[in-house]
Amino acid sequence: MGAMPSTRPHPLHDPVTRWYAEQARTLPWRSPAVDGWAVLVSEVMLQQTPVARVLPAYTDWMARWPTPAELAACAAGDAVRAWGRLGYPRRALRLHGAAVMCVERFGGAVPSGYDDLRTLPGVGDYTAAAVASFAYAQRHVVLDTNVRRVLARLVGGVEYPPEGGPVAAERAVAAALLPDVPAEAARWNVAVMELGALVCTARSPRCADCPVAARCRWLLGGKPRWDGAARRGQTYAGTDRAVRGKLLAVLRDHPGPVARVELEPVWAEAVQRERCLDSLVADGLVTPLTDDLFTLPT
DNA sequence: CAAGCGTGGTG
DNA sequence: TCACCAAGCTT
Repeated sequence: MGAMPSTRPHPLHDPVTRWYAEQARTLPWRSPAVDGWAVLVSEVMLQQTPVARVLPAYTDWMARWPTPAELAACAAGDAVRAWGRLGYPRRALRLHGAAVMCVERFGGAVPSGYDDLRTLPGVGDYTAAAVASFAYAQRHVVLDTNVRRVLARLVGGVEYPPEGGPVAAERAVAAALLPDVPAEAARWNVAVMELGALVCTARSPRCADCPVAARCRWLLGGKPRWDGAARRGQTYAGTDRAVRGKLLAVLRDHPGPVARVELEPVWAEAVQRERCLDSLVADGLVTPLTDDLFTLPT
């Protein structure tokens, strides 16, 4: 016989989900009325972009494109422009591509299966699991940076999870903690994520407000500092990323096509400027109309 | 698989 | 101040 779901209060599930019920933020993509599209849009926007900056863009986006079909009917450039300054604008292109796939292959809806979700551009392991769990109440391990940090501390007793993507050991820990009942697993996933976002934060964790502080191996061990190699030091100013951002900002804020000469003031070094413009074209974020006239993709 | 990809707030 | 950080994905 398979194990019956326990009805006894779980030492971690119970306090964390109760904390979530009382302390969670009210966010539009958590409304009971949302569908797969609303969750997908929020998840892609939230990839490496903080909630506070996503909120206004998300509201505008969903008002304009409430279903995949409406976005799919627009030019990809419209999505890039609506993306604004959320960062990593290739995500806008991929979200547009995902909308097209939803229309052409999934009857206009965001698919509910993990494997189908993974076929959408811009949807990796985390996003597929998150959509399947949050929008469709399926049982999946959802491992984002918040969950990884919470489990690293709570179970692993260390300040931070390993650098790079989630490793097998982390998946095993998360899988072992995942409730058996799908709806409960989904609630646990969002609750742990929220705990990481509000309490078990990277910089200054508020352990005094943590519902499972008494069971936290990291806290019990005296909150030892991260002893691994120094964290990455990613300088930004002067990188191709920065130049690409400046170039695309001109295109975004300009209603029509932009002449090459209009792009020159954003960066003085012509070699790097041209390389970045070429890479934007190669990525499909910019379309050359003529030798020196550019526009967002049509 | 390590590197590349935007942007802005903050401790 | 400035390095770090924010619901990762792709090649």
